Amino acid sequence: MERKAAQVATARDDLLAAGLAVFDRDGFEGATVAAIRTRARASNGSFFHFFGSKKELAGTLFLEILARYHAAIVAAVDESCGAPEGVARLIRAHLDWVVNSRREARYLFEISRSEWTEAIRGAQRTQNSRLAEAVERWRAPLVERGELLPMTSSVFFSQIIGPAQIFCRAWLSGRDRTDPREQAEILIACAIRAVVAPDAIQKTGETA
Amino acid sequence: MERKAAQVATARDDLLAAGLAVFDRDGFEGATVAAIRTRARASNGSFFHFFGSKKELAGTLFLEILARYHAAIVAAVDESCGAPEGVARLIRAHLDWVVNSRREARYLFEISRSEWTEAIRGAQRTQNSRLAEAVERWRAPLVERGELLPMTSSVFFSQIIGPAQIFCRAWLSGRDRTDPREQAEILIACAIRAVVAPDAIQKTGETA
DNA sequence: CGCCACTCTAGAGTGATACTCTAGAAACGG
DNA sequence: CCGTTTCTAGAGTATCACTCTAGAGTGGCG
Repeated sequence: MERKAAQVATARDDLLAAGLAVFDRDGFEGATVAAIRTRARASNGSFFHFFGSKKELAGTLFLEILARYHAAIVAAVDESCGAPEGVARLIRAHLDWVVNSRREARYLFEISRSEWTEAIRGAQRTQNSRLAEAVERWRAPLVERGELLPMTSSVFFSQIIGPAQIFCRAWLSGRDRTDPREQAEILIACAIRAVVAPDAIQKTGETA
Repeated sequence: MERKAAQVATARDDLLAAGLAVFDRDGFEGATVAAIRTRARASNGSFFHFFGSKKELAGTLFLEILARYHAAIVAAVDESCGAPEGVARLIRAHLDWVVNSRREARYLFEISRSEWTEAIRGAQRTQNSRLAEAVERWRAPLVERGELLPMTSSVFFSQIIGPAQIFCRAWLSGRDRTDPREQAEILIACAIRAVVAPDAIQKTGETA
């Protein structure tokens, strides 16, 4: 039973991995079920046994990658981080994940998001708020202590991720070839001015 | 000849407008050439006479909408704006355009960008740098005078547009139903701290 | 072992769809 | 009024997502 479950998992996971590779190469439109099947060495029947449609595979893949991304972000901060240090870590975590997981990031941020089913969007919302909660556990005490300026969780996120994301998208799409991590220090400096209380700014760990 | 050009333009433009409407309703995947043709009352032959493919129509539409968006942004600032005032105007221009041109914005920011042809991406780059130039004409003197902190043009953009874009995307995708303009004041305040020199911050026109 | 139930694999078949092709209508120049 | 170019028309084709039917593999239970 253990072995069987493992077998099932690999067949399914092979399809997911093949999907990611083919979507990355050909885009969502250009990717054919046949190409994914072939790459995963699965029959047509198997494909539609595991995933009801090409879209369903895409959605599953999306949520799976989203979870990995969130895990990377959450791992960046803990209670020991001060405000500037934590801001810096979040930004670096984002940039590092994008660059080190280029295909996954491209899928997450560049592939069409507009046509997910309501089920997928719901799951995405849930995951998003779970991430927000985790980051809040680090942020709330700092706001309390006056080290971070008061603002809603989503505004805080927008300040950390938003600017970095502009560079990441340009890089992911191939529009810009320079490594987004080159912008890390200046992005961190701006973000600190935007969200950290003036008195708390000194104790940063930046090197530029 | 004038009349003919106008006729041609309408047939073509009808297809583009129909394309936008159908893409908005059904997404890029779900949109069929037949649906676009029908809505524009054009024959199959006409469609493929004007656009070599569905993708080409999509690309043309993309560049056309991008130009309108850039025009809205450029119109927001002129030499008379001080640093905080200009930052506020740019952010408001972005938010206003997105909300007032919801379909266009959705197309520009939500539809898959990963499969444009190199020709389209090149044109996009050109338009982007033209926008950057226009904004630089306003920004450079302020940097010179020490009212704006020194940073590259693209970092400056990332600070203005990036955070706002997070809210816009959430709103455009339907994930979040609150009007992104509600965040205008706090986004402006953060952006000003991020890019405006401390001494120049006082003279802002904000109301919150 | 024999039987059943269930999960997974296989691949031929089907309908929809993007795009091609051929032919002719409309507009315009001379 | 002819020739050329631009545009319209719609039948035809190849490809693709997805369905359907059949059967192989696996495990449970007497």
